[in-house]
Amino acid sequence: MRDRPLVPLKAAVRKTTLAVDVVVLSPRHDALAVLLVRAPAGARERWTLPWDGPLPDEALEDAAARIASSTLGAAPAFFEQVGAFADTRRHPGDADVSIGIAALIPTGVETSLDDAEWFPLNELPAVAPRHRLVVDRAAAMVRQRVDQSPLAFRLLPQNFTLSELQSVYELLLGRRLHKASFRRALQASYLVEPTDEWRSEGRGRPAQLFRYSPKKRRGARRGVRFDLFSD
Amino acid sequence: MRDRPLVPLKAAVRKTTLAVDVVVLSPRHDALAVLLVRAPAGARERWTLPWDGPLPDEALEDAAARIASSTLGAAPAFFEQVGAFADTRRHPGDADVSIGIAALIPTGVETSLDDAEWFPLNELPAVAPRHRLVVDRAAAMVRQRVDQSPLAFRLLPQNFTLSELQSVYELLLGRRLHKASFRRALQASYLVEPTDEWRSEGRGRPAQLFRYSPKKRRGARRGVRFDLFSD
DNA sequence: TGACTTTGGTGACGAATTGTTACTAATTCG
DNA sequence: CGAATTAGTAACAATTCGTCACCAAAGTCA
Repeated sequence: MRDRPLVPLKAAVRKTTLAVDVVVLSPRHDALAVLLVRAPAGARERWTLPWDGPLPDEALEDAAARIASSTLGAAPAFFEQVGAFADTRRHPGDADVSIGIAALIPTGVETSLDDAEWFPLNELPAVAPRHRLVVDRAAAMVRQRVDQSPLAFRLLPQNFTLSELQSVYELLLGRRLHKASFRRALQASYLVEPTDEWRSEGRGRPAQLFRYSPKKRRGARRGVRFDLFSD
Repeated sequence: MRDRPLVPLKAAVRKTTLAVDVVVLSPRHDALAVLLVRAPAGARERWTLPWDGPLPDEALEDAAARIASSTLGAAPAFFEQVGAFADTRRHPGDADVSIGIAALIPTGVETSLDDAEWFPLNELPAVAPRHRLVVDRAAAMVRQRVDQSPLAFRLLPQNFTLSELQSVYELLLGRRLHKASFRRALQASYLVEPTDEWRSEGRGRPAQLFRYSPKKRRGARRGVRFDLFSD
């Protein structure tokens, strides 16, 4: 404790190369898919995440919006930071540090993609190791936060059926849910409100459309939960 | 959709100044406290978070360990990223981007602090606006993740009493918990195991010491919880 | 010594929540 | 029309949770 190295003295910033790597996620064909862009000729991998350096004085979420828009044609409505990555894994632009940002796009948003394509998360092509890490962490983050944050609602259009909502949860959680329990829990949470629209989707009874509309939370403070640990 | 600006073309990294800002947290005097270091003469605020630029090829957590060690004399055992911050709030070293990293120190760890001091979170002195944001986000992160991650156990020594554990939870959650419920939930989680030590703390019955020792989780997959939304 | 206080620890009961089964409703298909 | 398909719910059983009541083992103090 006494003979510690006296290093601190002067903190100092150094110049670093920084990239914002955007993980655009959307349910496509019954799987969670990520948007990749075709890499320029000569790159080691054929596909990369949309990325760029932030412009001077540009906030990170603004950079993510700009980057996502440029490949998607429209700005996603929802972003969330995944983390900063500075290990030695290779980045396609050799950035020292990557900021990973997840963007969520609802189902059904048709996109005119020139040089980009949706890939289901379990059928990813080869991407740079840094990008692979960012994608994996983004997916893990979304799956882990799905019941603390209205992420699932960001993967659906404004109006949706309860079956669609349940499907998104099943997609994210990777397991089937029980219909009655799901609806009872949703009801009790006051997170959605019914619209007066109904949708007939081929066979079967038409479903009522709902919208996300969180009400004042009733302050029912519950006890501590030890069963939610993920590590 | 058709006439979108054709900006993407060439992604490129630019040089940026980067800082790692470390939020060292520990329960001190029945409150969650953060470690601040005295700022060099001439700085606008008298106190700052421990911070520095990362060394070339240094991983962010390694940088955080180095920075925390240099003011604390020992490396914290636990780190977690808080996020990246690039808005225009002023950083003491005028870094363009800050990576906020939380470090947790157990109670009872005595530290020989020359130029540093513990401040309870609700009695913070003036710090640079960027640092204020990082501290607030770190505290919010710890409070929010306390029941998904064994954060509370990182704020206690290896061996602890159940009352101490409950106190840490009460500190983090900001409310009293019911003893019997707390212990029943803990029991059911198989997260701790008793040691054969007991501690007599002045008056009252001695308490058994426990250690954190998470067992294989029984795969009791519960339903979706809509009551944990925080926004 | 022996009440009283203080802190640790647990059993048990009613209330609330959750998992499940089974049913009804509204539509398409043949 | 009846079978198939999807939506939506009532109701019951099993489990979990909040609480109260109590017992245990120490220190305090007359």
